[in-house]
Amino acid sequence: MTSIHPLTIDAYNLFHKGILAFARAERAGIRVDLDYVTRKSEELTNKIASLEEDLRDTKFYKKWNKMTEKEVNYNSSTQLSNFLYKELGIKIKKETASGKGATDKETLQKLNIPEIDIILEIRKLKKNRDTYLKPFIREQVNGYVHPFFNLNTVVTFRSSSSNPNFQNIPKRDVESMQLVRRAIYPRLGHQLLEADYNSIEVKIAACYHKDPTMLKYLHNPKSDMHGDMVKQIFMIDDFDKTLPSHKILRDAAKNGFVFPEFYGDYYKNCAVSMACVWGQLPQGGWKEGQGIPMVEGTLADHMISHGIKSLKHFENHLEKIEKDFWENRFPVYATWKDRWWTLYTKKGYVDSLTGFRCGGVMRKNDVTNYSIQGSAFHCLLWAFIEIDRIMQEEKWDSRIIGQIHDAIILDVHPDELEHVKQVIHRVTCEDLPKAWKWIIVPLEIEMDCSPVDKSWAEKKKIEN
DNA sequence: GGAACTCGCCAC
DNA sequence: AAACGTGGCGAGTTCC
Repeated sequence: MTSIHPLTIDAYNLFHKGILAFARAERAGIRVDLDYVTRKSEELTNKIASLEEDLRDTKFYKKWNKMTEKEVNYNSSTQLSNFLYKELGIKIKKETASGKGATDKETLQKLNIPEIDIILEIRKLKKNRDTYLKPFIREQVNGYVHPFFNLNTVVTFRSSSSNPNFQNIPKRDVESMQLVRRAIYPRLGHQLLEADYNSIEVKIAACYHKDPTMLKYLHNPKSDMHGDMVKQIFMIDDFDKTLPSHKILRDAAKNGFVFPEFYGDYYKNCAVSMACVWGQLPQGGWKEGQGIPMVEGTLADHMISHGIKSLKHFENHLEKIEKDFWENRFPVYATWKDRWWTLYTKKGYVDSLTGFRCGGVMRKNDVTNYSIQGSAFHCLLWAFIEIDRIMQEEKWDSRIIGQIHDAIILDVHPDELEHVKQVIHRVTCEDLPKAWKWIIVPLEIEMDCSPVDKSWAEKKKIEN
């Protein structure tokens, strides 16, 4: 159990005002298209039933049915795990936290059993119907849902959201994104506006450790930290992020190495993630023609030509890069991590830049991650409170309706759009750094907007 | 018959 | 020596 308490009066005031501002957003609520939700839920139910029939027809299912005593429930991870790993005797490649054979999507896909794809498809449809659409119906009042935004639940002093959770609506998977976000609408004659802080956690981390190399990256818009890592990790001299293959490698470096390293992961996990998940290369040895296509040949061709012929080789390669990453590229970041850990072991807590104290039992990674995560969110919270204040003072027709850690979402009258955008930009990027002197990096905000009377699925990036 | 747990999966 | 942070929530299972 972690014991936590706000430290300063500033921290107390931030949360006090934050709760009041959140309450106004909760009261405003979010309009949902109930007809659509009902219709789509029924559609999903039919699709699920049809896939269920397909599944029952398969040899896989019949075998499963024969081998187990009770009736097969393909939704049960317990039953599926037992059938695959005990009855069929498939070797367990990944275990769950409690040591049973895992049946998550990634693990199942590797088994190459076509019938399992049906189960995965059903899982996805059920997830969309039961986790996202259903609660809209359950929670709505007169066609509006009123998600809670809580400030008293998270160990890092971030927020959470519930009933329904507005902070985990599908975004990356295009099919799920469109399906669920099509249910979310602005008020009649309005449009939805979302403003996101760019890389706020990396920037706030830099305010803690002040690593000069990182500060240079953040101050120079032409520099590209992840591109530089691609050059080093994949040995590409002429890196060009407009090339599709280089874009994939950049995402691999960013999400498979740089961010995990910042959170405290290490080279072995990163090697698997980059090579196998992003690069589509196998776990063991690599052969020509394998992996994602490059400008010439494939990723395996490229890596082999540079002497890296297996995951094991790649791991060794990445071990050196990790050492270089912390010892030569970001040494000040690394010593800050050590310093904060030592501080924590002496005092039993660390104090954040936003005036909060994180104490109690923490692991090494927690000590640095908690402070950064909390303070990054507090930037958004400060802006939320200020925009909410201006909204009331100027008697906007527009309303703030929610927040997703580093983003604020509004329901805006078109006549007010330009002004609202201007206020958001000024508050988030200019007023905040003036108010909090410890912010020593430039802040940027990105905005997305839906057309008038169109759903959240139709939002597009706009200039601000 | 409900509480507590596990697992999987969505977001940042 | 160890090895990725924070949540919510639905469904299934196990415990009492």
